[in-house]
Amino acid sequence: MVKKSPVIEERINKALKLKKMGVNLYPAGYHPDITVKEAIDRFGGMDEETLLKEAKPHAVAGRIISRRDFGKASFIHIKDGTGKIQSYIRKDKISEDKFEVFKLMDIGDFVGIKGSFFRTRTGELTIVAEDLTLLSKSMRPWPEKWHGLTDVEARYRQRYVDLTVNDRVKEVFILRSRIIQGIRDFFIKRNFLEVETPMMQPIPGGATARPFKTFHNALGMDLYLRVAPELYLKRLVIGGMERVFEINRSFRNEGISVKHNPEFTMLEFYMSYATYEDLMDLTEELFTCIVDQISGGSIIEYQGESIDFAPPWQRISLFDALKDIGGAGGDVFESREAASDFAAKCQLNLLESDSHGQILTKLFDYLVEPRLMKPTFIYGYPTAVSPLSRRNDKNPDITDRFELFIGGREIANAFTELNDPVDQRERFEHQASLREAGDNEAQFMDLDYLKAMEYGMPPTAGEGIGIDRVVMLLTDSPSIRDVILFPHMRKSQV
RNA sequence: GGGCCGUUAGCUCAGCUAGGUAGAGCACCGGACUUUUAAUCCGUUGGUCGUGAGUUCAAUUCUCGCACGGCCCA
Repeated sequence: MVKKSPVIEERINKALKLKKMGVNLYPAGYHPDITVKEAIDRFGGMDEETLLKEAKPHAVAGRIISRRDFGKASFIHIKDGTGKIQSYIRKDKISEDKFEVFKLMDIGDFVGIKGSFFRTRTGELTIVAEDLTLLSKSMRPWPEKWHGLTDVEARYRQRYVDLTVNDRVKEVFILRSRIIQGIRDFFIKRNFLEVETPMMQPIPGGATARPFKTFHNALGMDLYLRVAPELYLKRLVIGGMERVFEINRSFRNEGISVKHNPEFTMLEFYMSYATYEDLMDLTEELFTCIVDQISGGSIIEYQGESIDFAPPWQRISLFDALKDIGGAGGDVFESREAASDFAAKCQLNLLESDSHGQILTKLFDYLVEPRLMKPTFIYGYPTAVSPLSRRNDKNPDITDRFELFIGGREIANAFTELNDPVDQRERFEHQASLREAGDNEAQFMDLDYLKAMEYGMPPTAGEGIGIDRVVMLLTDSPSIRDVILFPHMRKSQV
């Protein structure tokens, strides 16, 4: 503790006094025989008389989160992992010595309380302490009871305080866990195998993004944190793992925003013999299932907007979306010039190096994406911006690919996989040329992956879903930082 | 990377427009109080005003740089 505020000094004094009284500030363990939630479930419905007859004494443990003192008695609330409950501490119920110890306890301390349950005058289920043990002394002042901790910077940097003080925060992360578990169950039930593939890759691939670079000392080689697991999962498909999925972190060396954290969690799954259209159906099924588990229906509220997940969802081609929703003329698909003229009219900044396809996606991101509130599949992406997707049979300039938008945001990206090694090599070569021209988001030539593909890859469809964004939607969270326990920030002085 | 906004006590915030080195509520500490729920009542304590420069007799206040954060844009 470098900086000692008077409030911290005061707590240090109390700790010293307790030590002098022979109290162990940090005893090993404690064995509560009931959780707060169990106590409330079991005794919460009983009236005063039944409580006296039925409710045997129990031991609970938790953190003191509030206290109201009355000289020779006190009410405190303690909170464990399951909830909070009031305790009534009376000098005549615990010993005089124990009461002196109690007087030196603070909000933030952990305590164990043994006692029986009763109902106060106002009807609140309360445990009256017959014994009380300090389990851990808190040395720092906690936020105020009424306004709590609202400073977002402090909330993210000191998530442990945020979690203790703001109940909703913990609820969000419990929901996050349930959502991920629900997704996992969904795929396991459908005979997908959960796998883990390298996060450190010699050649980062599978997405158009800037990677983080690191160095392996013993091997003497550069490694990159993966931007996607895609190319490894497809190697597994080549190896006969017909249905695989991975839920894990990817890393992108890009800006931080309400929608972006440098490390984020993605679900990717691959299904042999399926097409991107099959994945649209499967995606509808997945979301219907998860939304029902979380909200008990098909409708969720997101930032004041009602979003209905009941299938079937709209399926619109990129072309139609740009025309009908974005208000672009059909000519933007004819030539790069028309597209770039229209982009200029929309006051979009383009790069000289932007290809026709890139301009179309920028137009889409600006004009259409924010307006897709209901779950909507957009399909028919230009081949130029889809280097790993199979070309469409009728129009080789577009691919068998879709993206899913919900709440004005990209949630998923899927395609029938390109499994023609000759075409794949050409696409990589094109990406490599973009990279040489200075596009550091362009993909790397991956000869090892091409080699794998040359052994033969079954027709396959694959999809990536941004888990953080799904959790944002289902927990009504405005920022990705609200669904990541420790979002990245610049370093601060402690 | 650009624009706008913010940073004052442990927490939540005033004060800055018109410069004279700081206030409130809660928390903390002391006192009263054995059924309270933001307990109540009385009395205290607590601040490098994010940081560094500049202007000035004098800067929390004005100007500029920097740090950190938020929102929007790229």
